[in-house]
Amino acid sequence: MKKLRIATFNVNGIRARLPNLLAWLEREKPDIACLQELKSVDSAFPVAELEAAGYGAIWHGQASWNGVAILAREAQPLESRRGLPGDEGDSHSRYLEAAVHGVLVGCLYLPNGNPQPGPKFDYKLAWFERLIRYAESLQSSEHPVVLAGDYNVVPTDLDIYNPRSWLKDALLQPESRECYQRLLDQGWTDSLRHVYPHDRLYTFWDYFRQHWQKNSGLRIDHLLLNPALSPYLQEAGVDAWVRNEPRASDHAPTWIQLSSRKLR
DNA sequence: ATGGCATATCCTATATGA
Repeated sequence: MKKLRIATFNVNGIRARLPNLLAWLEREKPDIACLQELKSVDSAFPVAELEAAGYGAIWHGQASWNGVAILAREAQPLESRRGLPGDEGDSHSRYLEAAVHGVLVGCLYLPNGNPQPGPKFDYKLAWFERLIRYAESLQSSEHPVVLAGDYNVVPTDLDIYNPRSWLKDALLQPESRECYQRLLDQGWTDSLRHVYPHDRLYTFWDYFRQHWQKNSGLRIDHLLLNPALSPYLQEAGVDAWVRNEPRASDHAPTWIQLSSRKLR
């Protein structure tokens, strides 16, 4: 295993966010970056700008909504999957997977699911079930695997400033949390929670009510490691400074640092 | 119960996000 930094970042519009994205890549230099919510068709993906910044990329876009990409520093991701199996009729661009720097990287944007109850929440849970089913083989793989992205799930009340005003939100529903727990129970390591078992750490602060200024956040962006990869987990964190920049995304990049040798 | 803000597109209005 190479010493690697892997990050996930919901950019909320890659064209509107390109200056912020490039500034972050320049400063933090992640080896691998999973992006969500491109909100861009494939032909408008800023491949030249990213290449000039030293990043190879693959992407799966869509007009207006969704869209995921995998970036690799001084390398080209080798695509292994586009879209989750289990529903040929699902047209959303929410899953992309590639081999990069010796790691199999799944980049996902799980459906938000609001309002609930309703068809959008049903779609969220159905998508989650497909992910759980597919993730089983990745979990048991002897190759290192990371499943990184915007899961749109607040796993526990430790992962939110105050659950009260979010109790009816799809991100906190028992069904959503139960799906996330079932995924973890396959044997995945929730990186940030593993490194910081008791701390309140957030990856998202909505644009309303000065939630960033008050640090009223949610932890919904996660990097899950399979047993072949988790022994190399060295450090994890959130690049919160990105959320403080002008015209910021409502998410901040979340990352892990992998050691070059086993630590546990 | 609503709206606060931000991004997208079929752009002075509407859908979506979380």
